Amino acid sequence: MLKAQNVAIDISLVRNLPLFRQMEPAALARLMTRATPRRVLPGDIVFEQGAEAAAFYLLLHGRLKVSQVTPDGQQVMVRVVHPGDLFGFARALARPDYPGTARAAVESIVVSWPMTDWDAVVENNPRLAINAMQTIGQRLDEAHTRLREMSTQEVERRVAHAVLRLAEKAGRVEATGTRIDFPITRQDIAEMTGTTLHTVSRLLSSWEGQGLVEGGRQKLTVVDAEGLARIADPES
Amino acid sequence: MLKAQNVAIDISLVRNLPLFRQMEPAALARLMTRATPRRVLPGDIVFEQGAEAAAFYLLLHGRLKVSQVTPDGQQVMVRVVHPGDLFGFARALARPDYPGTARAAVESIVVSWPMTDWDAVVENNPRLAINAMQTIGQRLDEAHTRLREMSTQEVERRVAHAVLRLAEKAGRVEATGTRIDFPITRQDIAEMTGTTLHTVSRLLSSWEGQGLVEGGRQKLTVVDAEGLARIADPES
DNA sequence: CCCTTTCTTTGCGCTTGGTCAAAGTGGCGC
DNA sequence: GCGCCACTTTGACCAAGCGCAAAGAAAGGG
Repeated sequence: MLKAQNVAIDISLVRNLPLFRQMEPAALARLMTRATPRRVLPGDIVFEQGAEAAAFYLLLHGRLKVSQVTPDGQQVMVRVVHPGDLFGFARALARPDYPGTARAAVESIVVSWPMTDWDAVVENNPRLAINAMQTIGQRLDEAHTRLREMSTQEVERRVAHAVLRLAEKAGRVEATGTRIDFPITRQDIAEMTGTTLHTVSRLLSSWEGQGLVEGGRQKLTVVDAEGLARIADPES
Repeated sequence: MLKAQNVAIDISLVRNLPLFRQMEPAALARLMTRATPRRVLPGDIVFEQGAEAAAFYLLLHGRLKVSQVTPDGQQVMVRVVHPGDLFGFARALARPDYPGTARAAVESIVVSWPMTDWDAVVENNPRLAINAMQTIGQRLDEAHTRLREMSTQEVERRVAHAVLRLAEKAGRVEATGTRIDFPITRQDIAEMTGTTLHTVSRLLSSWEGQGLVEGGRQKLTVVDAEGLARIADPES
């Protein structure tokens, strides 16, 4: 009974996600009966790098940080998972294991399906397959954007871009500006932009001095997005 | 008649590609009747960045270089297309235009389908959809690998990795080592690794001095892959 | 409420690798 | 066969930003 209720709630929550757009309600309902919801607390790990990819996930609520550790121990943040995002679909990459570790930044709700369902789900829901492909495609696009930035732009521009993207994807409007809606450290931003927390700290301090942002412990508010955009793209 | 013959040739050529694995022969045959083959000469452009994405492509023979130009005029090489690779499927990314320019490095054969076929192709060939998704997924994986390298490794290691990958993907065994099987400039390698042609030239010169590679105009042969691998991953 | 932990700030020296400059070289077209 | 052009090499200089070090501040736990 409790489970059935969970599922019912889920359907109303997911129906409007881009991922499920144009899917038949019956097919979606069938899909959701196979799903398992799970609540994760800040710091909790949803799956770990290198572990067997036993399930794929959808984030309903909250934020996750996905990071990789290089063989020599360096951390890189691959991406932030926002509500509505599909993640951990290693199967789609033809991988047996998860390439990164997903950790909750705030209290979050995820739903998961056994990875063994993946092929069947894709084959039986062509509409979902197309949507999922677009999701992966967009992720590829983002990765290329970051590669392009890393290749051609100096650190300050990269950090500015990263902060603007965070504000856009995870911003909440507050009195003084757009607050990034989950705890994020300078270290995190450094890992997203391929620099060090020292440099990020210096940049944010400088920007704070110019009234562009407001910082704080695990906190960041964009005060003057225009001004930041001018740093991110000087000539435009 | 001529066209029919082309198609017949195509099927035998593509049947064993991973992309078409497990597809029904009839479905594959149907698919190929919609395909248009085209021969491109070195330097020819298959599609251009920003142009309307009117078709998606499969490379049958040759090599293509896909590059992007940033708003401020810098070039970045996104990837090299090898035989058997699907490319230019902007539609999968839900984009109306091509994100980069594909240019033949050597004489090549591509086949194309009208982009309007994409959704139908995917919906009617679930097996192909899964394979295509894996293709995109692997590309995402590669992009993340490059991001990780760009974030954490110094230039020398990145270039070593890039050269090793090229040798693996496009190497032809010759007397003195593994020759990269298409014309590639220092500038190209620089664009793949986020550095300058000067630095690449310096590195290759130094490596040549150590007997690791042999250079030449638009030419590169890996003589000592082990030695290069030791530069790419020092501790392993 | 204090102590510990984690996160942030800031200074300083130094290295990597970019920029600028210029000469060298192989290949191709005419 | 000559000359041009694209590609490559090498040197000298310089600065962005990293590593190292150390102190300060905000949370959180006991």
